[in-house]
This record gives sequence, structure tokens and C-alpha cells, in this order.
Amino acid sequence: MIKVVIYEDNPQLREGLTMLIDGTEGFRVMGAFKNCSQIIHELNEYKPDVILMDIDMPGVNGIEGLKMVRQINTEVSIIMLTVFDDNSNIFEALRNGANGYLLKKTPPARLLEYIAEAATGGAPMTSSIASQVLKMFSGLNLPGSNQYNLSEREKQVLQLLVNGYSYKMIAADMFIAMDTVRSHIKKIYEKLHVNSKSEAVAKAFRDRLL
Amino acid sequence: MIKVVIYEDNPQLREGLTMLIDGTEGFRVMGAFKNCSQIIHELNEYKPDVILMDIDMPGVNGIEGLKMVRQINTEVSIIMLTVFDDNSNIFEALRNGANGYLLKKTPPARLLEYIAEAATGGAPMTSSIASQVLKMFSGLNLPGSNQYNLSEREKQVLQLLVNGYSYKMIAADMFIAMDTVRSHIKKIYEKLHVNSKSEAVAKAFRDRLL
DNA sequence: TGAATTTTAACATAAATATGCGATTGATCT
DNA sequence: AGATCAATCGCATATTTATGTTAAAATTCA
Repeated sequence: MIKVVIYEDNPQLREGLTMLIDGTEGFRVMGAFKNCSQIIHELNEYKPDVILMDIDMPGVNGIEGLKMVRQINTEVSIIMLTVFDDNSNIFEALRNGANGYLLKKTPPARLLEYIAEAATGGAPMTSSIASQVLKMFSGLNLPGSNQYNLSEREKQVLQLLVNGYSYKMIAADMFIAMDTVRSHIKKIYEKLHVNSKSEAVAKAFRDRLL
Repeated sequence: MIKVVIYEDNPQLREGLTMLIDGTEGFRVMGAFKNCSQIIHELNEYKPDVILMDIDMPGVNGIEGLKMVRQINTEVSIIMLTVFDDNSNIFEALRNGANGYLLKKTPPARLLEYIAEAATGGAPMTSSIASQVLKMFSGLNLPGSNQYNLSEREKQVLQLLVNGYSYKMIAADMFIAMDTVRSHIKKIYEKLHVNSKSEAVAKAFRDRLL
């Protein structure tokens, strides 16, 4: 028996979802609310397996509700519901530990499957949402790579800097003189337009150079 | 009419997929190959809308094939097929512009839907795969936040370190003595278990402390 | 082959950092 | 009221970094 709690401000949709889910074998709607101002209380009260959470709600919105839950509970599966596949919301939701992200126009039969999948650890999402997610993956990653024309050796040195190595340790690790390490690092600083180790490290992370 | 090309080394599965897809209204299998050594040629020859690509193939594997295609064509939808939802492969595939990622045990009816979705810009993935993807997004993020019990002031200092400030600059910025900055930084190092600025910076990024 | 780049290295020096040992003032909690 | 901790500062010192200059192999490329 999969226990579900619903947060959705639109009364029709809330009722519809409740009827659909509660009327299906194996599912049980423990509660359906028009906002998530009492979500922590309801979480403890009903101990749901899955929460369906509308993104756009007056008062405390879905993302805030999600954050509140995740501060005290990382077990319950939370599926976000939305009308649009809006990029920034997707990112915020997933970053904060949402388990799924579905469009409200998802067909009822599918919705039930998705809830079941979420309950067993899956992360259901419509393919249009998934598409956005993948773009974030490749979009953030690809542009970088080697904007700064670091040579092989320089990349190695930078990697070791990022790992917290001192010049001495880098020299030992790479079997070269410490002065050579200095040379490389000077070159790296020129190419990255920085002038300290920690700036270089920060830039390496920010621009995903390694 | 959705044009599909298949790369799959297992003859049974290759035949099965071909029969299934080519035998369905609206789909057309242009070719099915046991490896992707000639993939660029075949891409130009058949101009498919969707490529089904097995990950584990002898010779040139699916990830390599994916990269080869993406170097010259970013339009065609590429769905990766795999037996396991293996974490590192998923990441590599998505990072290199795969459009979908499905388990081979996906039911035939679903597979056809997924191909159709991919052809229209969606990114089909089974929910177990999606779950892995989301973990990459958030999994590293949630547990932390403040694992290290940094005080407010310490967080400020760390933030400035990450921004590449020297002790002197931090002191000026925060209107405190440089010795105080030292004190804070010593405390930060203790709490983060590091002993250099760049290690602290790296840790701040890795553990998303700021 | 000649030119450009990368990798290697040495020497010198000023600046920044890491570390140790104290110490005072508030705020907070019990 | 006493204990605890965050935040503030000082002083000393050894180590590490940053920067400048110079230059010889090795590699790559036209």
C-alpha cells in the first residue's frame, strides 16, 4: 500500500488526483492540502511514501515546501508537479532533492505508474523534463574543457594543486625539480589570469577545467 | 516516418529490435549493425532521426560511437541502451550529449514510445536511470550545507578565501586586524581538516559549503 | 630545416601563509 | 556564577608562494 499526500492549490485538480489515486488498488491518499504551510506536521502525522507537490502555490510554494521537508527527512519521495517545463524551477527542485518532476498533463494511467516507481526509489520524469535536465548536464560542461589552452603538463600540475599539494609535493609526485613546478605554475597563472594558488583552484572548479 | 539506425552486437537482440521497430507503423529501421566502426559513414548514408546505441560493444563502444557522432552532428537523437544502470557510464554518456538512456529490459511498447519521444526532442529515460541522474545533481549537495559547523564569521572568511582574497584584503574587507583573520582561518582549517588555503578552497567547492 | 612551443631548470628576493602561544571581550547556556 | 565558545587582537618564526630573469633540451609543426 503506497501512502500518498498531495499538495495542490487548485481544488478541481486536487479532488481529481485524490479520486484517481485513492480509487486505485494499492494506493491510499492520506491527505490532500491546498498549501504546504503545515507540511512538517503533516509529514509526521501521515508518514507518506510519496508526496505530490505542485510547484506554483500561493504562500509557501512547492520548492520551499520541498526544502522544508528535506531538512528533516530524506527518505520520502517527492514528485513535483508543474504546468510548464520551466528551466529554472527544474534546476532548483532537483538541486534540493526532488525525486521526480512531472507535467500536470501527464495521463492518469502514467501518473499512477510514476508514483509507484517513485515509491520504489525511481525518479520519474516526463521526457521533456528529462531533456531539460540533460541540457543542464552537457550545457554546463561542454563549453569549458580547455578555454585556457593549458598544456598537458600544466593540467597535471593544476590537478595536483586542486588536490592540495604543495610545490614540494608536486615536484616529488611528478619527478621534476621544484623550480620547474614554479615555472609551470607561473604559466598557469598567466593563462588563467590569476595570481595565487587558491584563485587558480577556485577557477579550476568554477570552469570545470579538470 | 521516424528513421532509426541500430547498433547492437548481440545478433538476437539486434534482430528482435529491428523486427519490432520496422514492423511498427510510423517507424523504419534503416540499418542495424553489430558495431559502430563505420558510424560516421552510416550516419551520412541513412540520415536517421534516432540512433539506438548499445553501450557495451566490442571494438568501438557506445560511448566512443556517441562522441564520434556528436563531433559532426548534434541533431540526431541518440538513445543509449544498457543492461545495467551503471553510474559512470550514465554520466559519461549524458555529458557527451546522449538524448536518452534506457535499460534493455524496457518493454517493447514502451521502447517505441520512447523512440517517438526522442524523435521530437524529448529525453526518454527509465526512472531508475533518472534516479541516478538526480543523485548526481543533489546527492552530493543535501547532506552537507554545514557539516563542519563553521560559524558565521568563519563562513564569511571562507567565502573571501574562495574569491581569491589575501589575508590583508580580507582584513580590509571585514574591518578587522589581519591577526584576527589568521585566527579565523586557523579555526577553519581545524574544522575542515586541512592545512592550506587551496585545500580549504577546494573543500568549499567539493562540499558546496558556500 | 628552421621556428615556435613545451618542458625542464637555476638563482634571487619580497610577500604571503601556516603555526604556536597567549589574552581580552561578549554572548550563551546551565 | 561559572563554563563554554565565538570573535577579537598581538607577537614570533619557519615555511611556502609569487615574481623576475635567464636558458637549455625536447617536441611539434610548417
